[in-house]
Amino acid sequence: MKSTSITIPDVAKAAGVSKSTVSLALQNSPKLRTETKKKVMKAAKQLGYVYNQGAANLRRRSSSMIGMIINDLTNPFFAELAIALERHFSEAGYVVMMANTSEDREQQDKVLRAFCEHGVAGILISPAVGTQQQDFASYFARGLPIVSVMQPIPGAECDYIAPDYRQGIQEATAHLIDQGITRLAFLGGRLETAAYQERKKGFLKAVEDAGIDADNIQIVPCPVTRKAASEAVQQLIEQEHPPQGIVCYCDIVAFGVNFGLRNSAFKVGVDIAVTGFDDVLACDTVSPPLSSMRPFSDQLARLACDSLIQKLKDPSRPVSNHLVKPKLIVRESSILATLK
Amino acid sequence: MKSTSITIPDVAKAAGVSKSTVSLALQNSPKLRTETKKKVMKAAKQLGYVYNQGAANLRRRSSSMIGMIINDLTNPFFAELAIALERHFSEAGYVVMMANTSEDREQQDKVLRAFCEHGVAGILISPAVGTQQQDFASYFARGLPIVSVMQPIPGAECDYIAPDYRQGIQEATAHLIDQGITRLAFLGGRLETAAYQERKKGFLKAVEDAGIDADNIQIVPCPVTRKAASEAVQQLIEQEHPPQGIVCYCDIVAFGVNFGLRNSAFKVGVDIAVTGFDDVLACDTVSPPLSSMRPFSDQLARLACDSLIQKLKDPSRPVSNHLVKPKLIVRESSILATLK
DNA sequence: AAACGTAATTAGAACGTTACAATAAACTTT
DNA sequence: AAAGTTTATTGTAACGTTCTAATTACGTTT
Repeated sequence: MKSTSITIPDVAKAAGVSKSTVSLALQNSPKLRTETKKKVMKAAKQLGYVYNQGAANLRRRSSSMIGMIINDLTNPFFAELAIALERHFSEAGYVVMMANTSEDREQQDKVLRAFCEHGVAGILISPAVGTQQQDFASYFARGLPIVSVMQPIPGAECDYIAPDYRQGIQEATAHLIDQGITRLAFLGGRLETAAYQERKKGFLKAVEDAGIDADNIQIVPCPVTRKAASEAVQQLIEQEHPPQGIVCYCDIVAFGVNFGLRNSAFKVGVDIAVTGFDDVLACDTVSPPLSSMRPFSDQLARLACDSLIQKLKDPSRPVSNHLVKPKLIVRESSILATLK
Repeated sequence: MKSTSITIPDVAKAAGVSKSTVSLALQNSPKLRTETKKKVMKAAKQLGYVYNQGAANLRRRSSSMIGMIINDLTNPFFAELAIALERHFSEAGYVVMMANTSEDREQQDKVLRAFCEHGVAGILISPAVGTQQQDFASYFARGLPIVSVMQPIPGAECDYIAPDYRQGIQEATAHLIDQGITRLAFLGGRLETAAYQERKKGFLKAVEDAGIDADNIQIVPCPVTRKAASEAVQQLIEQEHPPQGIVCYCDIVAFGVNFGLRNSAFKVGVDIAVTGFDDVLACDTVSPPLSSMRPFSDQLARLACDSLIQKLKDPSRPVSNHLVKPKLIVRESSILATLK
């Protein structure tokens, strides 16, 4: 790239010391007299020296790069999570390589390989739908630290951080039931994911606890997009006894529901109660404001980041999982005016 | 990291050839017999060899890493753009390091330095508010290829790719005027940015072309957040003669406007016309659907990516700017029922 | 003042790759 | 069959760091 760049020997010459001393000075070693360190740093600044992490990585056989792989960055929740993750890693002195897989396992494979060739110290991943343990087998074998968020890697022995989906959805469902709602639907999500199964369990638990008859509930999965959810909800309300409350898989689904119902007889927050999950930024300023389970994405990010960094420092650290308890944020979408 | 990893000499030994041959084989050099290459590749696969980009970068004095710095990833438009950029770079064989600056120049400085130490081949940046040429002076001097998107770096000689804001806003404004709207506002954006100034010019041009009196227009900047826009629009409609049409700086502002008006006497798409800019995914499925200028973010990303890659291949390439003409997508928010 | 211990500095090999120059092998020419 | 050409392969020196071991410079103790 550069015609000829400034290196440690250059700085050494300018400062009148040896290569080794410069190296020591750059890492602020206590073995050096502060006076010497200052002298070196001054020379470095003067020459416009820039540290070559790549060379250092090679020699040290380690790096401060993290690979972050996200399944769906078009979903604002994942975007918010990615931002928080990047910020935490950055604060901890790491640099992050980022890739969006769009739920494509092949793409996931590809970037995983690319990141490894570039020598990332560890991987933080929100896995694509259908990810198998074997997708990571060779990386685990090689001892690459991996932390998964939002979605576990089935059968894999690696740290996993996520909201407590079951508990969260159960709470959201109970919130609707508490208002006297007896006909309920759980809408959205992809059947084949653990995150879906967990939520479904939470929904069923709340329904069961309330003694609601199975005839009065419906569970309809659908892709996690506004469009799909919008279409799904339209089918839902065409039935004879449409639900009075819809527990959505996540906010994106809830937004889709809101859109799907806008020209119908059912006004969200009036005739029909809706809850989301993720508490994305927009919940506050959408109309009606969306009640949602707040997953504390910043805390999730912190835990994930810390887990990975711990594992980097001590690779033999045992696997640890964290389920963060989400909190119900009640806004207008889930308050049923007609029942008040 | 790894106890002991497989390197080129290991593969060489296994394949019964020299280091050099393995290196050549890995880059699929035509200097080698296909038979030899196959033999080497087989050995490499068998041993689980993984290429060390870092070492190669050091030797070659080049890299295939791109630094991507974005000012506000919480804005879905930038998220969509970042995704598209990452995809294009990935397809071209580059790996991207990502950072969000949250419009913070200090953070921008910090990641810029970090990316350089890591040896990125080039930088793609959507600069933070207030970015100066001098923030990049040392990088330009060192010959680091930089491409800016969405916002120019004032006074800097570097490629710049963005939508044609002036033209776009002019068109959006004309669209409202064509419906017979005579009282107009341009809302949102930060005064100190070039992107704001350009849009303002477009707004004024349309207004002037239509011969609309200056008393009937208002221009009120505000931070690019839903909340700020929501509050700003509430002030706007408290006046004696509130505008009938609001041209918004971008979709986020328009969403805020929509929210701010939800409990007012003015129904968007009925009593008051609103346009956005960016045509983010949600425009389609928000109610009412938001008319917006489509910037063709995928094409922007392509151009930006290509520009940077060209510059990597030929550093002496002259600076080239691209303004992509956006397209008006009319939806319900900008159709005034009361005027029909 | 000699001997020792500690503190500060440095020489030099290594990290995993590439690329130049050099060699070896295989064909053409005469 | 010797010389010349092309085609394949390889030895070796870098790239910019770090780290161990070796060296030098200082105070302290006797």
